[in-house]
Amino acid sequence: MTDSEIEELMKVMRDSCHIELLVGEKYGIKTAIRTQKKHLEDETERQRSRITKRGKGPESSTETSKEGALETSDHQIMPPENMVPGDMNGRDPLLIIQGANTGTSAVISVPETSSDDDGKRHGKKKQRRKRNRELGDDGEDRQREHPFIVTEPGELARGKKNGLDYLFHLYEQCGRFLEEVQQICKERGEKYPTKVTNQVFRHAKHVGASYINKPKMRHYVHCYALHCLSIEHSNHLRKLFKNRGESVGAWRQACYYPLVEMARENHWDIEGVFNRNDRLRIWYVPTRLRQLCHIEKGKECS
Amino acid sequence: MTDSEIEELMKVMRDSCHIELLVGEKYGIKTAIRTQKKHLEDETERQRSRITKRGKGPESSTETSKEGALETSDHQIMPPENMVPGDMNGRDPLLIIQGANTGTSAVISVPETSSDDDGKRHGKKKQRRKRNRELGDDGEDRQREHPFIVTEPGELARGKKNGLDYLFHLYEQCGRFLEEVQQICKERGEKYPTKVTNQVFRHAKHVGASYINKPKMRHYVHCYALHCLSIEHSNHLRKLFKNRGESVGAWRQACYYPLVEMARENHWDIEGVFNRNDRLRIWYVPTRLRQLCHIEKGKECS
DNA sequence: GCCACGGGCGACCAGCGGACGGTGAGCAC
DNA sequence: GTGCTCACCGTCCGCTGGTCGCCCGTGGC
Repeated sequence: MTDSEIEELMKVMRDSCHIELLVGEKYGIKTAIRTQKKHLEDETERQRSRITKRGKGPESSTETSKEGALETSDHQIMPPENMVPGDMNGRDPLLIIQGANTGTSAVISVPETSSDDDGKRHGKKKQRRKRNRELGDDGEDRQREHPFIVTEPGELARGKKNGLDYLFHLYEQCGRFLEEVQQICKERGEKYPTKVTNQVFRHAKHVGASYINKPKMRHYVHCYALHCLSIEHSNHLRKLFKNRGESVGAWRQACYYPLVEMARENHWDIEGVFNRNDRLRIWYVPTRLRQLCHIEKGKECS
Repeated sequence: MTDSEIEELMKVMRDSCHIELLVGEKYGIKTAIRTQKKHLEDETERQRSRITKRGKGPESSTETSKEGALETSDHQIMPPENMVPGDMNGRDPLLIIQGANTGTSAVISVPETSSDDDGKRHGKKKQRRKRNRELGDDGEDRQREHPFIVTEPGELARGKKNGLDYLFHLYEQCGRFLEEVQQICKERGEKYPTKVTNQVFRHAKHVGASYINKPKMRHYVHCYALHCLSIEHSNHLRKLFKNRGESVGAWRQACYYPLVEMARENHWDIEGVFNRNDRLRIWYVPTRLRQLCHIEKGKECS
């Protein structure tokens, strides 16, 4: 069961990689395996695997047709090599999969400037700011993700950076994690979230997607909103800021104003603007965006 | 402005009393004044009074037509005399209103068994369970509400008890408080609740409806649900339990089962059952009801 | 007056949504 | 190698939704 499951996982992953390469991102397969490993160790595993089996069926997938086929599995795909912190050695109970993996690895490109310099990372455990004890459990702590840079659509980020297609991909993954959480909750007869909540972030982490975290996702929500609501506008802004050599921070700021304009066109109902879009509905409207709309509305009235 | 506002308040209150007497409940006008007083003292007063002015207009009132006229004001109506804890004396800055009030008092019936025995209540400050200090502010602490008894529709509760029509009336009031909170938030460009949240209960308290509190409202939500979803069923159950001389607790328990049946008829989607009803949509599905549905669904499948 | 019953609601709790800014990765020189 | 820029995300915080059971109002005797 586990074996065949993994085989299937690998199959869809290959597809996913194609897609990801198309949108200009790169992945480490090893990490996907680590994901699967954690996965199986997880207490909630039984619940989840049931869903995986259900997956790629006739159900759901309201939006993209090409991503429809991956649905519940492609979130195990991750970005660069720094996601593999070296706990994939001997004691790993799922080495079998690593064998299966090499078969597919030809499809995977790792366009890192120095793809194997992570040897020096291993001992680099930073000391925790507070309560040094009780980290136990995982033992190894996570490297922080490469920072984002402004890339134009389809562009691969150069150097130790991540591009914006990858950023938006993270939001899609969260959407899928939410669906999983909802499914699990329904089966248990529990209350389920309609938005991306702490519970969803926790689930993502449990399932190995440790590169997803709340502060990051909340930080760029409005950028994703622009991407969802007006891909042309979003793409244009990206090209503009890329060519000007602006920082991610500057681009992020700039994303607010087209959205405020859209709110104006919708009687200042930014909540409604979010709710009317299938992919956006699951994200809380950022406070800052709400405030900007309110201020601008005030100006307009006077 | 304040004076005319109060005059208007008194007018609609008279109407409210009629309605309340029809459904078999009783009110103390004094309390309404106390409400209004607190009201004016309140920091959020300016916001609220704007709404009050807006009130009773052509807007909203999706449900009852007779209650439509009262809309934002009748929540200041309260149940029995025990709501007046004796801080209406000399120092009250709004004695003027008390004068205005006596004009309307003829319309008000106070069908208490002993309507003026509250003299002995005055000094009866119970000692606080914890942190005796820092009660300050209001000074006088609140009497607890009379317990509910099972009454049939339209029946006035005898003795120091409250009836079930009054209970359900409280839920309607909460709905109106929610609308107010939403309106205030919208004006301020803040996020607003779609359900009856802590914020709504806090607002109710600020505005003087201190007889509304979270534990109570949450306790009987499913009873109100039955009332909304099948008034016939609800009424029947009330008559039955009244005639049997059952306690409120027993009646409350009994309310679960018709709801579970309704969930079954709707593919066990109790959340959906709530959401499809205008008055119910604003209440969280009680955990216990959700659990019962889940258990029953499990039984059915096996 | 007194007692036993039962339920109102103060107060608690895990966890929430939301925010901030110290590390420390990263690149230019 | 060195310095300095900037953003990732650990960690905090005021509350939230949800609950329990103490205290005491209440009616019967």
